[in-house]
Amino acid sequence: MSDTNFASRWLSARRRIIEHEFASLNPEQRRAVMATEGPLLLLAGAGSGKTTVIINRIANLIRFGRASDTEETPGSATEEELAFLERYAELFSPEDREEARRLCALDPADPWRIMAITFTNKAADELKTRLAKMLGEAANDIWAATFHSVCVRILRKDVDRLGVFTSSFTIYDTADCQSLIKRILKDLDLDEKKFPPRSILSVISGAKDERVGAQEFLDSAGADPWRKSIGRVYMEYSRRMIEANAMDFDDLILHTVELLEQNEEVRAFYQRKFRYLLVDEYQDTNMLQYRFVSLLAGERQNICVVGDDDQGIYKFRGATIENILSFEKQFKNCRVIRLEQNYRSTEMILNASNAVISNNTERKGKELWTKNGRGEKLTLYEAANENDEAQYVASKILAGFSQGGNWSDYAILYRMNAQSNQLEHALKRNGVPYRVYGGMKFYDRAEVKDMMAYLCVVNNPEDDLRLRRIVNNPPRGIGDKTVENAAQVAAEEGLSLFTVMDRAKEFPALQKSAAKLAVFTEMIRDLRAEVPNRNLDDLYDLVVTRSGYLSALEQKDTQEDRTKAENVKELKTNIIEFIKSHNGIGNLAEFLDEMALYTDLDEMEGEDQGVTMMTMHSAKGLEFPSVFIVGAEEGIFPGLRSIGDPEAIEEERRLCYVAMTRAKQKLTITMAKQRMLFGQTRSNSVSRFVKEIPEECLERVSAGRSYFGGTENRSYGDQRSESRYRSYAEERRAAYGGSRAEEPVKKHTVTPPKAPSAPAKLDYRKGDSVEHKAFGRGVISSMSPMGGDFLVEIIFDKVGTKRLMLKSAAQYMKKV
DNA sequence: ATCATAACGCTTTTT
DNA sequence: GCGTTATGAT
Repeated sequence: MSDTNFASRWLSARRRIIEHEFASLNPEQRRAVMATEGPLLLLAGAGSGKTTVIINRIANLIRFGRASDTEETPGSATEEELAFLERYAELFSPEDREEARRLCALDPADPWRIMAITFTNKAADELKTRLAKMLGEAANDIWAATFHSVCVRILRKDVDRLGVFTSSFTIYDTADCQSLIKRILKDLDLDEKKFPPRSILSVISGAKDERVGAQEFLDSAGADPWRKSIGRVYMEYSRRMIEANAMDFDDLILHTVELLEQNEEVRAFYQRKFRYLLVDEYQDTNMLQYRFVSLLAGERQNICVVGDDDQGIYKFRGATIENILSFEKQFKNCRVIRLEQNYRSTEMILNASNAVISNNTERKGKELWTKNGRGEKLTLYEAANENDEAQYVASKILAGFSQGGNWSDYAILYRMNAQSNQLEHALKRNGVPYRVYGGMKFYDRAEVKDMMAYLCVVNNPEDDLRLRRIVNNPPRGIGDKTVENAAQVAAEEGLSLFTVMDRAKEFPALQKSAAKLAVFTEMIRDLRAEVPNRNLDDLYDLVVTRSGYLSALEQKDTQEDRTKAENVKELKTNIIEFIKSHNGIGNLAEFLDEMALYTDLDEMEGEDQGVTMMTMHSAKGLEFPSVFIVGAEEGIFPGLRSIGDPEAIEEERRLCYVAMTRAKQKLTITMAKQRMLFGQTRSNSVSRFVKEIPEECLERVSAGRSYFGGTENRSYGDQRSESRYRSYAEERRAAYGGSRAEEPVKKHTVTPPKAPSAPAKLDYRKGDSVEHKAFGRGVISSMSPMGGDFLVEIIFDKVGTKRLMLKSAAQYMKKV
């Protein structure tokens, strides 16, 4: 009797103590943190503190093990200890905390037995940083990484057990895969127009997701000629990937799954190793990833997945929201916790977002609420055309800035990258600094890829694809003809391209170019020989000089080539950073791995501040005080392709939900009654998603004449403000010496200066002294008409130069 | 091998 | 409307 009494007292004290550790969380969050055992589905709405929960959950596992989720008490517990705990549970005296934690803990988890999987490097890094802050040293041993990097790690260790690849396999990025497909199409004599490489890759990717191999795919093609051809390409693709000892992104997961399935020993090792599994953004996983995760979860099934079915926007890439919808079926006895309190947005924004998403049928159901207060209504601006739309956005941002806001408070989100152009022009015209994300990335630049290709070949000469890229770059007199001949020989003899080139003089077809080839292969072999002797950065220098790549650029010496040379040098900075982050040791193969799985999105947060411009897709996971969603028109958003397809529309609607819930305080949606897109003017009706927003959340503004082209009479010669607030994109280009930097702001025709609804000038002019309520005394240094108002630049005595919109500033200011 | 011209064809894209 | 790419001429 007293035993059960003892136990229940112990449990209750322990419970109170652990709860106290996580007192800063709301009840649902705390429940999620404490439900450590067995499968858990965490439906975390936008802005519900999801990452906080993940961090705290891991902290709980490490500090208390399963203590928060079991009725079990330690057999060795004594009355004195119980008394101590009960006292601590009342007083929570800090000096007793360590001891209390020790007594409460039950099987605390070793950090290296916890795996947290994310989709992006950025998310993984954020996780690691926040874990380190909370847990210190111990955080380093937690496997917090992306699906792909986890798989690479597993494969590097054990792929050879599959008997197909060796552990020095290379990773092909999307561009690599595309050029491989193009080669194959050429060799199979298929028309690229009829078989676009992108779609082929997506079909192959889909097949891999369903675990249909090339042969099986071909067999199942039946009489369908298109599928038959694709099947042949798939066959060849797989064959060449194996031959090159290369894997694409899907293969990384696929082959890990195969390895785990086929190899008892490997599977047992990882199942035993990982006691707790955490998967973020579960709504974006595909079937393969589900398979991978469930293999790791093993019998123990300590798997917690976090996601939001309303935010699944990557179906087109193979993600199945199905995974989240059927999690409860896949993992028996699963618990479900919903996080519906939103800490990000105002009620107004949330009500509007909830209303929109409620039109979807395929969802778990969830309604966000907040204590943040009502907030401003959303603004819907109906622009006359795309120029007017852009000008409206720019002037609103400018107005906000002039009232003390930061540029970085603003984000402009659009459906497709092509929409960014007019917006960029408008921002530039108005001197608003901005950054466009998702354009040409550093690692996509030809010269950077070239240098990476050199490193790949040095690392692995069998890498035919990269070899082709560099063999005549810079020009070495090894033309296509020679390479084709060599490829032919390689195919006949079953040798790699490099080997054939290396032994060119043995083959009659290559006699003519044997000498040139020998120079090249010897260079590669020399470089290879240096790998063990040098630091990675030294090796890179050597590659840059020995390849002749840099000197070829320097010889041509056009502006463009100088930019390229800069980029080649810039890559070294990345190498040095890599070495730094790896305790001074730079291993070539590791470097290539990291780069293969790296995107520039990762370096997003910079000290730079400016307005953020990106697609709605890339905005997922981010937040901004003020968000503009532009192009809210049928045919653009939802996109033309999705109209008429209910499932696609639902995905677009989720995208709309994601975009709307990025906003913390103010959400503005714009549409244009007429728009020029792809060289044609169309008039679209307002997006159905806008119609789904309750009228009481909306404030409608239409294109008055005032926004229509009102900036035009500002001369382009007025470079001062343009250069002072030069946009970051420009700055970047300028830094790279890019040719686009000199490009003048494009003169767009249209609209003569209406000097419109003449803003009554309010009796101010350049040179006037003013007294401002907030900023004090100052002198107007410039005035330019803008959007039916004037943008004035005032040099204040105390606070420096401010740019203000005259109409609004006038209320706080008088002439002196 | 490199340049010029024409023709095309266009979502979204964590890895 | 624009940027990419294929093709042909030097």
